[in-house]
Amino acid sequence: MSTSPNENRSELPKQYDHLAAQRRWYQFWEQRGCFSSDPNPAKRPYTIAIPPPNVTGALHLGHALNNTLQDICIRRKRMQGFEALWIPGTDHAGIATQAVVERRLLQEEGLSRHQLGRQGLVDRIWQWKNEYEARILGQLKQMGCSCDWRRTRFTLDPICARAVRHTFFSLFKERLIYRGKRLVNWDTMLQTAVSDDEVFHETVDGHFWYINYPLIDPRPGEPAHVTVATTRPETMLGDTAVAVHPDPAGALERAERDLRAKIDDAPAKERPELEDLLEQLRRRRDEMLPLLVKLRDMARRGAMALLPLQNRPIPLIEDIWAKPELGTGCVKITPAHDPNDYEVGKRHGLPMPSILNPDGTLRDEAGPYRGKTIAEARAQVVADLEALGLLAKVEDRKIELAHSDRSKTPIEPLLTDQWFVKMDHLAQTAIDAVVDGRVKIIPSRYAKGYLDWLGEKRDWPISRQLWWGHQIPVWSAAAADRNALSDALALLAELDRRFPRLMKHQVEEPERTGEGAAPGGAVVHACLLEDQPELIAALESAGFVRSPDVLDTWFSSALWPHSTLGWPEQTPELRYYYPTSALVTSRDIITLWVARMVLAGLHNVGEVPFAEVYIHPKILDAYGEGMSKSKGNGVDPIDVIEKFGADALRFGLAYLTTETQDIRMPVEFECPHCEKLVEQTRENRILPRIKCPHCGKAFSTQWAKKPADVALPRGAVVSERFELARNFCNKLWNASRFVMMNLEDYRPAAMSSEELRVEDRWVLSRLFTVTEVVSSAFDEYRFADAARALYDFAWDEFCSFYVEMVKTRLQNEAERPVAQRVLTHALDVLLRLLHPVAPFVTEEVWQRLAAIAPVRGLDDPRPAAESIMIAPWPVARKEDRDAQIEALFARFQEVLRGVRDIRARQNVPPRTTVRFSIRTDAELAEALRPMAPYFVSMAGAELTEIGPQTTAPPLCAGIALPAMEVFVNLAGVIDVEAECARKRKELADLEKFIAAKRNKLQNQSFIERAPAEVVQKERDSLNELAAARDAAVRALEQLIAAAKT
RNA sequence: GGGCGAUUAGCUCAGUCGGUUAGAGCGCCACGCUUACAACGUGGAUGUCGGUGGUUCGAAUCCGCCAUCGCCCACCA
Repeated sequence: MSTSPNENRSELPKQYDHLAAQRRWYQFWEQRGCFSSDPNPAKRPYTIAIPPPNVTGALHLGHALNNTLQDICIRRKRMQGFEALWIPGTDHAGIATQAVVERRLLQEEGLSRHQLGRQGLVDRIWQWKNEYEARILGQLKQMGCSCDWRRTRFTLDPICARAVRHTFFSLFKERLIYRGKRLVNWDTMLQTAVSDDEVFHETVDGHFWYINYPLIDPRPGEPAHVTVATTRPETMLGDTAVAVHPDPAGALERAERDLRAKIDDAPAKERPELEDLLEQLRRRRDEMLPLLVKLRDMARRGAMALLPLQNRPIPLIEDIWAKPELGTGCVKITPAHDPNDYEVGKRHGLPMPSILNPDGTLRDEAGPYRGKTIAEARAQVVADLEALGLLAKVEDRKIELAHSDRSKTPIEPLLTDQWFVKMDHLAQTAIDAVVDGRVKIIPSRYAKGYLDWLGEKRDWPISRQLWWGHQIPVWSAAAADRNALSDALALLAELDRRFPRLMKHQVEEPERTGEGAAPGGAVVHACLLEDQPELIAALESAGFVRSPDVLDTWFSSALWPHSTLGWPEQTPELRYYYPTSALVTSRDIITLWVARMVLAGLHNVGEVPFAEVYIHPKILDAYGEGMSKSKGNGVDPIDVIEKFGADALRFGLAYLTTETQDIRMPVEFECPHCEKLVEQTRENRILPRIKCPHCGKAFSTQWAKKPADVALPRGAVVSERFELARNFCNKLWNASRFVMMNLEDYRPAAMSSEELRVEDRWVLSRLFTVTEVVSSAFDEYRFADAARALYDFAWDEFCSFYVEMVKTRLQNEAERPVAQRVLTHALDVLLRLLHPVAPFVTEEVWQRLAAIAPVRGLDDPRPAAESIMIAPWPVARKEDRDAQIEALFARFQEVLRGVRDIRARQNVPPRTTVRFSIRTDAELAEALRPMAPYFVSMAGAELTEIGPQTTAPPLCAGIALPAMEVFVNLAGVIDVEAECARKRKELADLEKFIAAKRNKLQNQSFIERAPAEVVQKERDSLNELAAARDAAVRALEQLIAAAKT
């Protein structure tokens, strides 16, 4: 705390107390209903639906950024007079949340989900959800988010559930949802299918095994075995064929041709490598082609191979999937465990035995290997093949292995029954919406990924074998034959009569998988629009069973913008707020979420869900890695808020939100004992406790689990990158404090423009510009530009100049009212411009200001709004713009800077007033003369003379400026040597610049080809430099002369 | 393999339509608690704009190539 004797004079603290302000004003806003929005025909709506955070855990800085930007948009639009609605909510995040809770259950209680049972597990997850939802919403509130909390939604709540149900029903009815046997990515730990998007690839060390399959009854001249290569030898247990290319010679030729073409296009550096490949290809043709042709011929005549270990004959088949240029040229076909082989299997009608149980152990089909895990089976298969002498060779090889995002375990391709959404038409509607501009993606480069992804039109697998989520509303029954099928259909027809419009059905014909479905048999699926108990009872008594699966989380997320507004009900909200105005999100879910929202909105409501999608940067740590809880590099925004304040968090994030750069954010632990910062490294960020290198005491981290660690005080995780913003808030606070300390007798006195001084007109003119710049920056989502414009204006212009200059006038009774008037106006506008970014400090000042100066608009006699939240967004006043005043002011600033520079270099004691004079033309002299008092107050310098006739005093430091020479009289204080040194350096610099300019102007082609104004500008610039140089020479000579006397 | 983005001061980043003596904050140096603010003020030092070739009268800026880093998509028996 300050020990200043004058402390008591002010009731305002010198440091802004952000925590108190946050509590006070958030409550104030909530109580006044400032966040609430309802349809209002008198206003235009502006709507944002929050990207619902997952209830898996608390929010980190990435969420803080996302929500800060949304709140900035919402708050500004609200001030602009829109009926602004920000819908909050959270996402149940099916697989992610279930995985987290299951993992914890196992770790802490040693229980598996099966031991707990479905309802038991779901209850546990609800508990988890309640805890984290509360925490997340609390975090948002602490950040100042102005959501309409009355409308908080959860993707699993009844309103969302009804929307999901209606969507599913209608897609089912249109046959855009279907069930099929597909090879899916199987997570053997969570025992569920996961979509391609939930899979990541990791390079692991593996092997490439070459296996000989004996051929049955080869004719003379034919090979005795066929060799195949694989990285996964255990899958051979499920092989049902070996494929060879139908035209090996042609395929090789084509491969060679393609490679040659590639060599022609390739940069020189890559050529040798490619040439090498070509050579290998040629050799391969020479060595292997005859064999491949023979094998192809054998395939044609229906030759069989004997699958080792299983001793099962399997056919040799012709298929283009076997690439002669790869591996051995022949490929084993495991339809149930490889996506490509699956396609081959379908083409050839091969059996598709699965060898894998959902838990990753081998099934009976694997014969003697049943019950083993994949790893065990692999080792045994290799050993057994080796013992049989069938292992031709083994190579080391790097393998890109698919892993599940959630469980981090390897993915197994598994053939299962799954539900799909047919994407061709739906995807096209979403493509069209972006192509024709109904949805605008900002920055536009992200549209490409969106369009490419949708362009693939791959069907969307939506069923998940999980317990946490929307259960699929389909009851199914297998009909063994034609009779059973017609019975089932008759029942459905009858039920349809009894319960109209509640049910739709589909008949699923079994695919030819070779697993022997009965002829005429089928599966009948009945989809229910709602859980009608009697209907369900009737179905179940007829043998229909509800699918235990739940829907992919993104299925409900896709409906978010309209489900939160009450769809399928035609609510007033849906009519008024839909389509929403903007979606603010990060780029990693453009496809998963944004694309699906567009197609779902179009399908369900018939209109796009939002007009604009703004994609913001990602927050990375010091190593350039994304933040995540599991990595240990996540930062809780609350830590930042407690240390720096919510406004600093928000301003800091906005300040860093540029168009192309991700936000790199090195973070530190703050030692709770000595408050010093400890750098967070890859090593220490996963430790449960850390010993502070400064004070030696230990503190705990988010990983603390043991009681001994938990008992330690926790070290907050913060980043020094918020200091700039914290300091800025404090600066604003203190400037406001100064203003308010000088308003005791404030009256909104009438004021004519003649009474305005240069600095008044200057600050009004600058205010015009900054209002325009900030407004257009926000309009275009250029948050950093807006924040920087505000920072620079507030600090460098309002505080450093306007406030400084107004000080003397505030001491003067006569000049005080106008100064107060302009000062409060400027502060008022600045506060409103800043409010969307820094809501708390601006409200705090707004309220205090209202008590002293309720009426402060320059042309608005009404009192200020009762909250800055609902104050109007500033409108740039064109009449305030004054280029001449700004130019004059710039001259004033130059002189001031020059004089200060001399003072500093000459080490003039702070309280000593120096005298100085200016030589310049009469016009500028006239304009600058009234500024004389400001040189006294701001540079401790007295202007003794100004005009064309001004001469340099004998002992002085000169400053050469364009069309101006400034002489600081240093009689008695000068350090001649220092001044000479300074002059010499200045001279040298000037000579350098002059030489460069001369050079440029002597270049004939520059004179001829550059625009005349550019040439003129260079000429003027050279003249100025030459004048400055001459002045410097004179000054130096004079100094040297003075030194001698 | 395809695509996107980045590379500017010790650190983190701006840099508009190609024309400035290339900027800011932090850090560093000097001086200063001067009545809003030491979370501050005044002044200062600090750059081969990743490399290279080109377009141009003129390139941090536009184009080609190279290097490094990050991300996304696809695929590899």
